[in-house]
Amino acid sequence: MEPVTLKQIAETLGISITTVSKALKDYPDVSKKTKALVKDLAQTLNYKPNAFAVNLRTRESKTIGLIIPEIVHHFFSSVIKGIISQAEKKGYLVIILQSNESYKLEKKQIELLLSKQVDGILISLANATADFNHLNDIIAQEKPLVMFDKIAKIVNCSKVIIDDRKAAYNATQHLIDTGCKRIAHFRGPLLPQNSIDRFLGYKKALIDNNIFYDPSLVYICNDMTFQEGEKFAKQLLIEHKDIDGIFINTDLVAIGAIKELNKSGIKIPEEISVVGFSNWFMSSAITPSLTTIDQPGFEMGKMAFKQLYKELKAIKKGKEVKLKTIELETALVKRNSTKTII
Amino acid sequence: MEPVTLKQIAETLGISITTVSKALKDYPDVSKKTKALVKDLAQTLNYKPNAFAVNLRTRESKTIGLIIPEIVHHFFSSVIKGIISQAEKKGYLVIILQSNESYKLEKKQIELLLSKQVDGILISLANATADFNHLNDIIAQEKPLVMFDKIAKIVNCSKVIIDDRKAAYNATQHLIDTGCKRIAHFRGPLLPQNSIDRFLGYKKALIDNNIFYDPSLVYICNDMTFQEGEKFAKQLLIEHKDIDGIFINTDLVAIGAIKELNKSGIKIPEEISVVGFSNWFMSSAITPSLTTIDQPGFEMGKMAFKQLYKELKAIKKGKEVKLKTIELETALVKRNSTKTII
DNA sequence: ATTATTAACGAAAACGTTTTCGATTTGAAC
DNA sequence: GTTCAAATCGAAAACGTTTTCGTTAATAAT
Repeated sequence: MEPVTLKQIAETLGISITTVSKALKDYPDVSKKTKALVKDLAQTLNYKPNAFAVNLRTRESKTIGLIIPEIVHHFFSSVIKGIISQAEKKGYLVIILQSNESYKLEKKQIELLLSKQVDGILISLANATADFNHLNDIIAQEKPLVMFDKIAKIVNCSKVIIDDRKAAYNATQHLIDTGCKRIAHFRGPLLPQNSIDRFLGYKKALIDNNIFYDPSLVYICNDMTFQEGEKFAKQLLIEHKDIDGIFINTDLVAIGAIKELNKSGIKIPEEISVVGFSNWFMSSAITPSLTTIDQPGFEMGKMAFKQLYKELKAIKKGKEVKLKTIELETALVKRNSTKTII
Repeated sequence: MEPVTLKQIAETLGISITTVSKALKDYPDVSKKTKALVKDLAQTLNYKPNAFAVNLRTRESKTIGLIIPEIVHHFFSSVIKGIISQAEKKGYLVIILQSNESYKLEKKQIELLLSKQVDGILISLANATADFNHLNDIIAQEKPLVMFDKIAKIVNCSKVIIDDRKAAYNATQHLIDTGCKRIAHFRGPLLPQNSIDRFLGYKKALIDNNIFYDPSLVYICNDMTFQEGEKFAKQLLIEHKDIDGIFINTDLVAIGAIKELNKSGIKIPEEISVVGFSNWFMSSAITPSLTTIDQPGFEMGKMAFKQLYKELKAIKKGKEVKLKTIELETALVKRNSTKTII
């Protein structure tokens, strides 16, 4: 029941291990006859190379690590799917770990992956991450690192992102274009770049349209849950009765808000318009359906792996690694939570 | 920049590799003095054992494989989270692959994982899987295999499941208890055990309550999407105007159905009651909130890994492996899509 | 017949670790 | 001074593969 080795094939065929190994890998200095012999026997014995030995010898495992803040999340699971599908095509496997939005855990997970000698790492940062030495550790080991979605600009590695600021600008502009004059924003936590950028896009759109930017209209969602959407919508109705539009950092929160507005008898979009972010599949299912920004998760995962793969190849060939920042397109998806432009 | 090895430590300390290795692993035949010396140097040089060499030597990688039908799915991502969290505690990493509900792909993924020499495999079967030789391949290699959620009873391995039949029975009984007389069922695909069992639970509840089982009231959802829920709800309203309750295989479909019923002006639960399955977090957010069966995904993942770990340990110690089938508890979560019992 | 060239193969080192087993030293016991 | 036991160490094999380099045999060229 013991697995077949090169040695066994060599012995039964009366040739050397070297020749067997070369025959299986189609080296030119093995005759066609022995190649056929070896391959046939390998086939019938169902020979599979011992991955551990290959890893040790070649110093690579064809395995990459992936760290995300939270697995149970539609956007991230889409990204994971994109990564895995692409990795599989290139013969790479993916080890997934999550940081639970904790810097400490993120650091630990990186150490774990490095100790397991993955060939490269993909990461989307935790909200809590403000120090980046753990990321530089990866780079110091000359292992490729690609960040996606929640990135740190300062780290010297490839990145796959969207233009959050532009997308948020467009979302807000759409509210303005459809007649909104006083627009609130439910933003994400303070640290991550993308919630900052979405906030800045919102702010810039207001200013560009000569609308007064009122900081009291900005609510900070730390958990980004459905319940937070309900909570801040309720609060908003009390604190700012004159609101006619809300741009919300993410669809899940937006759907919570819509539920609360519906419950309060507010007419959407006639009285208050709502725009979300991410185009979660439920956004088209609720009533009213949610206008939102489409954020291509699957595509982002695909691109992140593709870039990592390029760098893996480059390192292997001893070529210079060209770091890239890839920006994916987003699109405003107009639905029924905003008015139509007249 | 080359990583530190045992050899280097041995040379700088003027001792043998053997002693260094033993010192680091606290073998009793190394003096306290040299142990301290070795450990100190290992610390300052930041020595990390080469995982590839350890794998080769110990014949294990502390890595397990996980195959699921679909990553972008709330239930499965919960299971994944449970698995990873538990695996991490025991020092195991998890490689995730998906079968996309395809038998062929599932088979390929297993081969991939076996060729990478994972220590064990966790799997939830694809809907399309009807042949089980690929699973027996794993067992033949004496690697532990644990199936969860979508299992095949015939395969000789441990399993983590819920009592789908009982849960479905309870769901249907609740509809009956709250006054429903003519109950439809949106079931899952034909092959997987759990959709069969849920159907059987539904049927048994009807029969036990002397309600006529009408096969035309059973609709088969092959995709299990929101859209299928809408579609069959619409169809049901045309084909069976006398329906007063629906038991639906999964929440996502149920929410689609509710949306369609709402749209058609049907009052839920007064005219038609709805019960779902899985307790997706959105089920409490929609209007009316959905009565459903709570299916503990995170717990299931945790248990599946725990069982796998037990078997890994047993194999390592040469002990007999005790296969187990673990059944997790489910609960009926009563919400507003069903009437209250008078 | 000699030399150069090519084709085909294999010995051996290497990757870095773990573990068995034997060797040496030390001190104690008699 | 011999014997024995315990303490401490290291040589070496092993895990299974890849790859360099050398060797041999066969063929072609002179």
